[in-house]
Amino acid sequence: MTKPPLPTRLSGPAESPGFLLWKISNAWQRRLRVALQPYEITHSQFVLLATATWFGAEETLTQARLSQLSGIDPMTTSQVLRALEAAGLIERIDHPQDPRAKAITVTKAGRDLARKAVVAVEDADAAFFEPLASDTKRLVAMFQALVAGHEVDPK
Amino acid sequence: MTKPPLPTRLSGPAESPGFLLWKISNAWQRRLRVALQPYEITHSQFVLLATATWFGAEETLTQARLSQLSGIDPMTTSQVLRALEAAGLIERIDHPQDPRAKAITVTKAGRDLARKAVVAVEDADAAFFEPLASDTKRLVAMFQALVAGHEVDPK
DNA sequence: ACATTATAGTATGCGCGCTTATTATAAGCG
DNA sequence: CGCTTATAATAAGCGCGCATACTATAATGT
Repeated sequence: MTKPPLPTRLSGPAESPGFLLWKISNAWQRRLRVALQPYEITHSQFVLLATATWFGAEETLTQARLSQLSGIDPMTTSQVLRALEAAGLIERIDHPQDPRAKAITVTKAGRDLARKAVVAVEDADAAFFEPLASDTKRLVAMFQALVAGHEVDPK
Repeated sequence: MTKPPLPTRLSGPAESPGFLLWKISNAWQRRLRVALQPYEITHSQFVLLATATWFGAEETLTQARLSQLSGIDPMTTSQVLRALEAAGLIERIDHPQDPRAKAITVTKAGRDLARKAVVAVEDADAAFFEPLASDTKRLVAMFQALVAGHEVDPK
């Protein structure tokens, strides 16, 4: 009966879902960094580029709108979009209706790169979750429940 | 039959396990930041402090050892441990056997803080995964499978 | 003993995710 | 119309999670 050094309910970090989540997320980020390396973009850049490509066909996108669509905070969105602009993948022009805003459009180079990168990302994703095999569906359902449970109300 | 802007297999990001993992991990980080705010330490600082407290009772810890135990890379471990030292929570003395290494010990203040913070972290963790209720066990099992599948061999 | 290889720790630098604060302008309201 | 409130974008700054490269020393093999 030795006195434990910490009053934890767990016998170690390996059982903590949060600790595991953190480790897995880091591993996934590493995997994606490698997968996107040939395209010379980062994960966040990919997310915004893909989001802009996807939704840009339907509406005039502002940075604020892209921020909500992607889940990337407005500050990071601003910074990443400027990087994408510097790389010639998007354009940020003054919004015709609202001078505070920027209208974001994807260039041809951006669309082409998005089309290639999305395949690489989905392949990397599939490879990463492959150990779960068909249970991946269940994982996605759990993830969706968690996301729903932690929605950041935009109010 | 409109031509989709991207050749994705998914109808949107909401079904991608990787995208969901990323969002959830960010949400969890936010939650932990808030939970640890009263203690004025970050998540990484907590992980290293708790790890050092836990294992420091059994062995002489070096930064390299703490790095493997915590899963935090050596560079970040170095930086975070210096922050913990500056806060008076640990001490970094020259290792008695190996002059390259530092021997890490937790101060009384560090142990006291770890004891309190670990409760806050576990509460935050429980609250975060509460939407899954008893399915959390299953999630942990899946997480462990993923971790096992992406082990970074220390070879 | 010596040469090779491995290891402990750190400097530097990058991008993300965030907080706080600021500027400019839109939108709502009496 | 004028006032208040909300919103779009950004500056500055912090800590993490890396990658790369370096110094110093241990460990190993012959």
